[in-house]
Amino acid sequence: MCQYLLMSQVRTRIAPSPTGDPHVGTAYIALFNRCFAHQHGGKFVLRIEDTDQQRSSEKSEQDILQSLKWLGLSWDEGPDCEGDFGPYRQSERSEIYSSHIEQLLDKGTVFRCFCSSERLDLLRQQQMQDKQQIGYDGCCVNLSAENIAAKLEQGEPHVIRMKIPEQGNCEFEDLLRGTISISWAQVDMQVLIKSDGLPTYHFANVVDDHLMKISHVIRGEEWINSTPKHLLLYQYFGWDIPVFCHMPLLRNPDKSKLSKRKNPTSIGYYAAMGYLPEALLNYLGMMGWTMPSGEEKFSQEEMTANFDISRVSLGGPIFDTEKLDWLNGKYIREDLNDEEFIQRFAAWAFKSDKVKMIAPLLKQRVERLSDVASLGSFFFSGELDISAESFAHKNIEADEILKIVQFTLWKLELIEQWDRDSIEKQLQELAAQLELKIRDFLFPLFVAISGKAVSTSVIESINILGIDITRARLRKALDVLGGISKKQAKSLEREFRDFG
RNA sequence: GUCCCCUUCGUCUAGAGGCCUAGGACACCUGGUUUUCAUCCAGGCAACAGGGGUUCGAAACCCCUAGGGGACGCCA
Repeated sequence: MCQYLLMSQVRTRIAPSPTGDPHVGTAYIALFNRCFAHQHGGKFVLRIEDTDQQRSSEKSEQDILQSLKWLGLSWDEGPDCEGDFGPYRQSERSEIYSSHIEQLLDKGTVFRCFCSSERLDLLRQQQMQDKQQIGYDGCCVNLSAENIAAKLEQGEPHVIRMKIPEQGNCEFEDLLRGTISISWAQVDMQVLIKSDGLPTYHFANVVDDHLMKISHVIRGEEWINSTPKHLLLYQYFGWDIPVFCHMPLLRNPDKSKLSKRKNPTSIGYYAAMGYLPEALLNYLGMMGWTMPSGEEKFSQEEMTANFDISRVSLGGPIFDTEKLDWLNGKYIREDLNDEEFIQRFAAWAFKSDKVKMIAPLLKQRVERLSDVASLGSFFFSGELDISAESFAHKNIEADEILKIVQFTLWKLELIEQWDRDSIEKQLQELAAQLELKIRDFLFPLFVAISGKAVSTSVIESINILGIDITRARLRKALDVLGGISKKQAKSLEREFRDFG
């Protein structure tokens, strides 16, 4: 490996998909990629994987870029700072993928597949029922040239899949795990080009990694099983392969893969809660890695200077905020003088005109300036001090309260453009669906969001607080109300879905 | 179901065959400092998943079992 490093520049990448909130897992993988590249004097690249037209959004892309920057995870090349290998947004690279798939079509290592998604669904169902391995059955592999030409003539929608060897194993080296061997029989004939003409991750990622001269692919463990497909594509093209390194996945406290259903995963949440970016980043660096000295508090520069990827431990670390809290406090105490502390607090509290939005709400309701702090404190708090008793109400049963809070959470998750009107619309709709007076309906939300039954407009408050804090508070409310059992959740989900 | 990966205190981890009676940190408990609390300091509790090998010697190497996780999309 040393020789390899000397011979060519190390280039690593983070390739987020702009399909949701900026995820701490993305930052985690980005951190290790960045440290590795910079430790070797190489480059760290950011590439936007927006080939899913339905789910990708510009808003999400902006949020992700902004969040990574906030954490100090800047990139040497990316969509906003073009290097020699652009464009860095996959949606702008369509011609590249088309010309490359042509090459494979010519070589006959891929084939057009005209199977309908209905047939494939059925096939999958059947395979599940028969407890067979799930995968494409090869129906279109050997279509005749005439047949294909005819179908194309008629404009039949189709995808392009890759051929897979029928026998043998795919063996590859993982930088941390050694040799991994997966039987080709386990590998599906992956779709490379979707019927909309855009590539899937598997295809775009290989083409781009090659063209962008990525030397080390450091990514999550979830990709191990699809690595054979990627390797095979390199082989079909006749390209050199990069070094693969699969990091352990961040986990929920129940050990499952970190997910927003069970945990706050949005970087925005941690920012809104008042964690310092350097502390959060330090904490991420602590997941699966330690400084050789054992020192637990370290900056990204120190991490880079001492980085050694072989010190990554493979057990999936639980993203448990207790230690993050301690670390964050340590940063505040040790690294900020009083003046800096004031500045940091002000920058956080008054971020993006937050006070300007809060002021008119408070002004309506205070009689003395000294009322401001107690009335408005929930805008600057994290978790609220509430209990089941806080939700006691004369007209609504406990079950109903739980339902209101849960449904509100789900409704708010549906909002694409976060603003006052969308929130109001969702809540009005929900109150009507539940056949509740808006006044009664809103009560538990007041408690969950502001901690009190009486406060500034709950809709305005939700708008100002943002989805991350709102989500956390509604979830806390669910929690103190005794939580929802799996059974309850199922029936609630059904009821919610019936609302349409 | 099939395949792949993983397994040291509750949590993050140190550990590269003898330095291990397994170390550090968070959390928790006790005590000290502090007008309270927090900080800070001192101490305590607490783990090698189980079973077989290999070896003079295993937390470490090999095998099996168990447990956990992941993948199996025209998502990434």
